[in-house]
Amino acid sequence: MTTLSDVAKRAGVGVSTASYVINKTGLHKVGAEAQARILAAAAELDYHPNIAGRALAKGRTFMAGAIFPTVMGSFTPEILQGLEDVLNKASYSLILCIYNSVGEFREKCRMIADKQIDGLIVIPATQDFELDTCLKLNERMPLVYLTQSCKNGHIPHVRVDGGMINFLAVRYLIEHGHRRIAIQCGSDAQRIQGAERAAQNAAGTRLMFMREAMAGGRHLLKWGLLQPEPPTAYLTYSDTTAAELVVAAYEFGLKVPDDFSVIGVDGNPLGEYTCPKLTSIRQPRYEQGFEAGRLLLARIEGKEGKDVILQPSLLERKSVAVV
Amino acid sequence: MTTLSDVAKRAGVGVSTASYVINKTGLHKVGAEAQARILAAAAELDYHPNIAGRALAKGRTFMAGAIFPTVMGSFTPEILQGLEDVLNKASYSLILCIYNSVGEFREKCRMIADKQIDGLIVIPATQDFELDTCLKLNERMPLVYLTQSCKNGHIPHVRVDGGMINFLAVRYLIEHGHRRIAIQCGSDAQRIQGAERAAQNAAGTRLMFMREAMAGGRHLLKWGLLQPEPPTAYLTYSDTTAAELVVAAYEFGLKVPDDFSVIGVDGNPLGEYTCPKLTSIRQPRYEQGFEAGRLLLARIEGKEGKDVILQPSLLERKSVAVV
DNA sequence: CTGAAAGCGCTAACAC
DNA sequence: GTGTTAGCGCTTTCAG
Repeated sequence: MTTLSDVAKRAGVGVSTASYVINKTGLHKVGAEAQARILAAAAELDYHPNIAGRALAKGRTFMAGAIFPTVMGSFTPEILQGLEDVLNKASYSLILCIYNSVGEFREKCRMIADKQIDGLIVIPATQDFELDTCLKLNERMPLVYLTQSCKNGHIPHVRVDGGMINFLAVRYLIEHGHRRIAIQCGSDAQRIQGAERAAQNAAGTRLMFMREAMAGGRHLLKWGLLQPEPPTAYLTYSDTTAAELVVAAYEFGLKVPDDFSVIGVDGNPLGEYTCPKLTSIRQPRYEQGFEAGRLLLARIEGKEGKDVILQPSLLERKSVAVV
Repeated sequence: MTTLSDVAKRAGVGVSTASYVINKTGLHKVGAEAQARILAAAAELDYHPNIAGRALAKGRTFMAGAIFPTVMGSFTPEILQGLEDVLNKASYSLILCIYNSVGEFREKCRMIADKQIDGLIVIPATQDFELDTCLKLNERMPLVYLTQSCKNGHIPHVRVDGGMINFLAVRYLIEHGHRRIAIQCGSDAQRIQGAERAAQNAAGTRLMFMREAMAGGRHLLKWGLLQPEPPTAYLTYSDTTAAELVVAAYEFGLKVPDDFSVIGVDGNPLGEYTCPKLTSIRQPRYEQGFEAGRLLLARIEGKEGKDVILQPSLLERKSVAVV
């Protein structure tokens, strides 16, 4: 391991001078030929600065953490890519954690925070997941919430406009003539409001809310079929649920979109392979990651970054029919 | 930021004593009541050891890197989970990098290596991807190759037995009466051999190799249809290609598995949602991550870990018919 | 313009 | 058993 002082010695200068030019901090204070000698020496010795030393001296590690629930499976990669892109550009690295339960979430938060990272991005598994833990952590280091609104916590966050998701979906369904629409919304008030706002413009529209966000597609279908007047269209909480619904329909001897329409949420590539292909509301995952990284960086620099709300968009494929 | 010496002072002991008990290294040298006082002080002061300091003193960062190609999209999460599980248990953290091109690969390798990580896991985008870069890196720190064999490089690796993948698939197809089988194998010699080995037991079996590993399902189907005697079954390079093939068939007015059978490779959850559900050869992604992490840890500890070859298995669903 | 020197927080060898 | 102390490699202030 060659050190800065090795380089300095070899170049015939003091350590600080070497540091100045290696870090391009204070180049103005160093003579041109000294610079050249230092750079040459560094190259010859294959010098790589020791991050631990630097971190210790500067009180910063240039590492950011991200903690994900497994559930995210399908779109984790895009978010990660977005994060990577901003973070690496700022020569930050990403430490990744995955949690599978509340217990693990806490444990890993502790673990990752102890690594002296400069900031942390939290992807909560559910609405306002473990807010308290996060609030406490937020006092130790800058935090950014990704994917969920953060009700009262004053933790900066990046999210997708949930109301707009359902507004777009329901409007689209109504435009296609649907008047009895099943909506799997969980307890997400925004999503409910968005759907209702879209329905206001079409008299006689009936919205049938299904509260269980985690219910599978099969369960959702059964629920719908049991209604006195079954819905002609389903808006699910995610694309995987929508895909399950399509499969379940097939098993019930029903056909999408002939017997009823389905619209999912996410823009998951999976929707390309179902039969029929899944119409969906695309969530900008990459952008979420990107913006979350930006926001975090801003907070680390001490700026008070502002919350970001991203807009979803319609991804039209084949699972909705005119009725 | 409270430091070790704060704790020591508060507990009325020396720093080293505090260090001994905080790290549980040298507990035997410290009296019981001193231990209690130190622990109490640490708790009261909400002490968190500074990793940078420790890393500097020990010459180890307790960080491992992993560098992934984007392409991996679909199964990245499982591999990551496997890695996380071993690494975290050893109180190692994972630094993640994603690359989208050879240039980015090199750049990010440099970047991550400079972070003074203790070891690196490389997931190459293609067979023997950038071996030279890796070999050089391997001199600086322990490396583990994941997913690909590493021909001459002497870099320890974890991979799935590629021959067995195709052996299982072709044997299954033959058992179902297929005798003209299209196989998308890329230039992977192992996969070719595996298929041939399976075909030896069934006279009159014709294997039709299709070399382009990156060809889409639609392309593959057209290629098959153009053969003098089209295949009755397709073995693709991955599940996404298989899924594309199913969709393409549908668009051609053909039906799987009535008109021909399809078997994919991966065990991608995606296969649950296609119509019909996709029969596939499951690759143990989680285990790959896990074993790679283990191997890396071993190498970091200075042990000469041995290469790991994992076995694939048949995942029977609905896309293969008896003919 | 350049160099000496004082830490950053921790570990571990060593002396008591 | 316990405390003192010398680094680990780097940054940065302060003299020159």
